[in-house]
Amino acid sequence: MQTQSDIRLTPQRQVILEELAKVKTHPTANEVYDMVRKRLPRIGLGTVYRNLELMADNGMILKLEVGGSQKRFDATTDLHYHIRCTGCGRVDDIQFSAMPQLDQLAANSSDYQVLGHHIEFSGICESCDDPQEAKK
Amino acid sequence: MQTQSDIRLTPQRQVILEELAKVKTHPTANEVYDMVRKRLPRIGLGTVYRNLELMADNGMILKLEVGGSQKRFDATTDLHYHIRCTGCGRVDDIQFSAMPQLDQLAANSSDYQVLGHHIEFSGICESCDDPQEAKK
DNA sequence: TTAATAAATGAGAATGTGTATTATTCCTAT
DNA sequence: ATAGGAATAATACACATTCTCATTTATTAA
Repeated sequence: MQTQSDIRLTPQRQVILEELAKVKTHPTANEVYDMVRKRLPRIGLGTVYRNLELMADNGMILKLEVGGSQKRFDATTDLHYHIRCTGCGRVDDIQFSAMPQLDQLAANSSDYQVLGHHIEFSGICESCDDPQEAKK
Repeated sequence: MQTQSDIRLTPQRQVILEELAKVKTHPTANEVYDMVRKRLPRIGLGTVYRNLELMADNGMILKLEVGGSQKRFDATTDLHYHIRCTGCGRVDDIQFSAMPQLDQLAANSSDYQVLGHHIEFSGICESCDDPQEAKK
């Protein structure tokens, strides 16, 4: 694990970063791949994975290990929480302020050296709510 | 999604449940498979997956979608939080009491119908801490 | 500038986790 | 005992992610 070290800004990396910053959703690697491919049609999926991973290690972006089978990426790196729709899997930001004091609580009640935390809410998003109402 | 409905307690299911209740770790499906196989050598991995999923839907056990590439299972179903070691991937319980009021906060600051939440701490467990100390 | 060296990429193979299929076996109720 | 449905074991399949490696691109040293 490194913090802001020697990472060369190749064209591929730049485009990945720009496209990720452009959206407020939290795309999967494949979705990033699709966005990037419009500008760099010859880029490989492996390159996208490799660089997302690299930039996450570097602290430039956030890798979200939320529920579901795919990892998601976030250009906003400050501590904030997420909510995931159990219907469609989309992930949105939760706007209330983070609670760093939780880490202290956890440290007191475990033998771990606590590094951080993440809160993931689950719920039904607006889009998924409507069709369900119709069914009733 | 169902709550405590008609689920037949086959020998396989009973052993899966017993083995899961026996440990305080939060084993992956594969680890459950290994434990169960000592008592039922002919059981299939698919059966373990199918029944863990079924029992989770049923509310008999908890499916943890924590970080890492594998899902984990927990025989303790009341709301509690977890901490995951970034070194070895093991998952332990965090002992302080849950905060259901967080759901209300989230509901107020999003358009979702909030169903619940989970907090996952990350850190270094005791076992992983020692070798790292030695390296310095 | 050019040669040597190192790093990054693209293509595709390989791995690993989880799900679907299907023939067979096991219950359960007549 | 037998028919009908549920559950199982074995295996094939799907998908996300990582790995390999030959080629390309950038950097460094002369």
